[in-house]
Order: sequence, then structure tokens, then C-alpha cells
Amino acid sequence: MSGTPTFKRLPRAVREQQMLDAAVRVFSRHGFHAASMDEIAEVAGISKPMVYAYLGTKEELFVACLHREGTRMMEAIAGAAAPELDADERLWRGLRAFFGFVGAHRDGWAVLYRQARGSQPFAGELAAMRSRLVEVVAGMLDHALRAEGVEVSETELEVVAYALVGASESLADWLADHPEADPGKTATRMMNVAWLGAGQLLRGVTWHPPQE
Amino acid sequence: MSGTPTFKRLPRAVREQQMLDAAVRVFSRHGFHAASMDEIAEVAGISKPMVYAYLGTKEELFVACLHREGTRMMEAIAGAAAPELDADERLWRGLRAFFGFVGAHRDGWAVLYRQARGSQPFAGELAAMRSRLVEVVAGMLDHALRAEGVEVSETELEVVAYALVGASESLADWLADHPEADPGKTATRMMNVAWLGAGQLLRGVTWHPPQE
DNA sequence: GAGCATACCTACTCGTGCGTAAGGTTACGC
DNA sequence: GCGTAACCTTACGCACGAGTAGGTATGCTC
Repeated sequence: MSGTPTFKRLPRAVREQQMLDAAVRVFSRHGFHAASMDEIAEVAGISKPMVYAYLGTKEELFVACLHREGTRMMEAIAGAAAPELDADERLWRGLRAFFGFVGAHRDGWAVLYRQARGSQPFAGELAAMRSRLVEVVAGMLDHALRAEGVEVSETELEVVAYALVGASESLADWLADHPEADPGKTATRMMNVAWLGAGQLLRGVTWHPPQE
Repeated sequence: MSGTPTFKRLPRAVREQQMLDAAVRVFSRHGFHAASMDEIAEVAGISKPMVYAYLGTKEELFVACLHREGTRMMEAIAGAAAPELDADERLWRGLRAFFGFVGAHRDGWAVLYRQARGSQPFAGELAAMRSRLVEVVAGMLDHALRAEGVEVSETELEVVAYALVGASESLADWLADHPEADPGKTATRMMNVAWLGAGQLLRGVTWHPPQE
């Protein structure tokens, strides 16, 4: 009396992914504290003890979400920005990959950016990831600077990278709240600000993505 | 048997400020959910029912914190960036005022930026304030653009403003985590990124604050 | 088709923390 | 010097949600 045999008794790996999907959704909506394990279990279509059996406590579950989404994002970016390209080309590809990821994983982004920040236990986890991102950007700038023969202190570089990462995160947030917005266009806008600066923009100078 | 008659029975207005101070500290440390009313009362040197009598429920208390800190910040910025100045001068003064505020009110900043973002009930409150900030920046850019005879769409403008605000917030966060850092220097660095862009910086061009 | 492991459930315990009821104490008006 | 109102307390009720105990069903192996 049914085509689909009422989804039951799935293998562990599958259920774990379903749980993580559910957890990311619920955490992104209510935040870590306000989210309840009961709701996560319900959204996953499973009962609570299963969640504990597979993914452990609430904190461990959240860290698992953080890791999955974070890894996905870092891979998306790293895969796009090859080290042998010029600085502007690398920045552009990195930005495009980043905004593409956020556009496709809005819930994951919300967990990473809006939730992990506040609660103490995970601030470290997130800060580490963010640091890697900042270091990549700083390294990129440093590389380009050396090629240009310009000398800048290390903190100086780090701060600039921080600002760029922050601006990108902010725009990513804007993107997450505007489902109709185009990730590619958002990346272009970010590139304009980052590469040219407000001063150039005010003179009517704009940057355009290269034809492929 | 004492110079100070063991602080008791203070007028309402004073106690309310003490409570708000305590609440901002506790909220900034633990976040909204993890913070307990008992601890806030203890830090304020008062018992819990007093907090309820004066400032209402936990949510109302948090909103009160949000309002006080937010208003303080907006006033600091608005007071510094007079509309009759040139765009770069306005931006510079605004940035300096902003980073000055964060440097002096790190706890308040943590509440505004790190805590209010996640929990649903206050996302709106904060977003409204942030919107006003973005509008101010966008208006500034628009003004300068018209003077220059350049035409840009409204969303374009909003997005650029968003990126600038985001970059500033990110650096403010960095500042909050580096107590030894100088707010003025941080503002200068932000100005370099915002006004010149990475492209100019790579060519060795830098911006310096005007002598006063 | 007996046995065993794995998937899965219902129904509970227990701590924590919000919000309050009811009562004590100090200052101030008259 | 006495009422009264504002300030302040201790001690509790109550709900919600994390984590668990113990039991049931299903597929897989021989």
C-alpha cells in the first residue's frame, strides 16, 4: 500500500547528514541557546535519543555543524583562488566563490556568522577559521606588495585583511537577507570597494569583471 | 563608623544606571541567553526583584541596554561628522569618532555587535540602528557623487555603504580584542582601506590624517 | 528461523533560571 | 513621633529543555 516504504531504518551515515541538515536549519533560525534538541529531532524526522546516540550532546552537535559548514566554505574559496594568479584576479575569484557559497548555503552562513560569534564555547572555533581566512588574504596582499617593492608592517597588513574580510562578511549578510540578489553582482560590488576604494568610486572609476 | 554610609537606599535613577551598567557587563560576557538575572542583580549589588521592578523582564532589560549603548554611539558619530565638510573629511571624522567610542566602551560594543545579532527578538532593533548608519554613509557618498556629476543606482550605493560599515565593525571587533591597540591608528587604517582601496595600497599610495 | 546487532522509540529525571508573593526596613512629611 | 510610601529582601512556584533508562522492531547471517 505504498510506493515509498515509509522511510524507516536508514543507515547511520544518511541519518547523520539529515540530523546535521536539521540542526543547521534550527540553529540558524533560533540561535544556539534558543534552539531545542527536541525541535532539531523533530525537523530531522527522528526522535531525540537518536541524535544523542549519533552526534552527542548539544555542544558537540553544534561544533559538528560548524565544522561541516566551515570546511565546505573554506574548500569553496581555496579551490577558486590559485596562488599563481595576479593579486586582483585571485581576490576576484575568491570573492566570487565566497559569495557563491553564501548564496547557496544561507542557513550555514547564518550559523557560522551570526550564531557562533556570541556564545563563548565556540568563539574559539570560529575565530580560528576566520584567522585562516585573514591570513590567506594578508598573505595575498603581502605577496603582491613584495612584487611591487613596497614595505608594510605585519600588523598593518593584518588589519587591512581584517577590514576586507569584515566588509565581505557584512555584504554576505546583506545577501543572506536579500534572496533576490545575485551573488555574482554582489561579488563585483565588493571588488569595487575593496580594490578601488571610495575615493576612486567618487571619481567615476569602476572595476568590471574580466571576460572569460 | 564609616565615611560612606554603606551605599543603601539610593534614588531610582541612580540604581537604574547601576543596573544597566551591570547588565551590559554581564550580557557582553555571557551573551543574552547564558546571562542570568541573578548574576546581573549580584553585579549591580542589588537583589533580583529590584531589577524586575525597575527595568522589567529580561528582554526589556536587554532592549534598554541596546538603546542606551546604541544612542550613545550614534550621538558620538553624528556629533563628529558635520554635513558641510567634504566627503573624505566627514568620513575621517566619523571613523575616528566611531573607533574612539568602541575603544572607550568595549562592553557596550560587544552587546551591540556580538549579542544582539543572533537572538531573534532584537535582530530588528539592531538592524534598524544599523540601517540608519548605512543610510548616513550612503547619503554622504551620494552627496559627494552628485557634486562630482557621477550617477549611481540606489542599491549600488547602499551596498557600498554596507561594505564600509561592515569593514568598520570588523575592525572595531579587532580593536575590542586588542586592548593595547590605538583607536586613532585603527581609524587611519580603516580610512586607508575605505578611501584608497587595496589597489592603491599595493602601489605604495597611503592616506594620512590631516594636521589639526 | 534462531540469534545478534543495529536502528529506533516512549517516557521519564533533574537541574537551571525566569518571574513573583509576601514581608521587613529606612527616610521623609506633618 | 508616627504614618506612609518607597526601597529592598528572602524564599518560593513553575516551566522548559538537556540528557537517559529501558524496551521494541527490523534486517542480516548462518
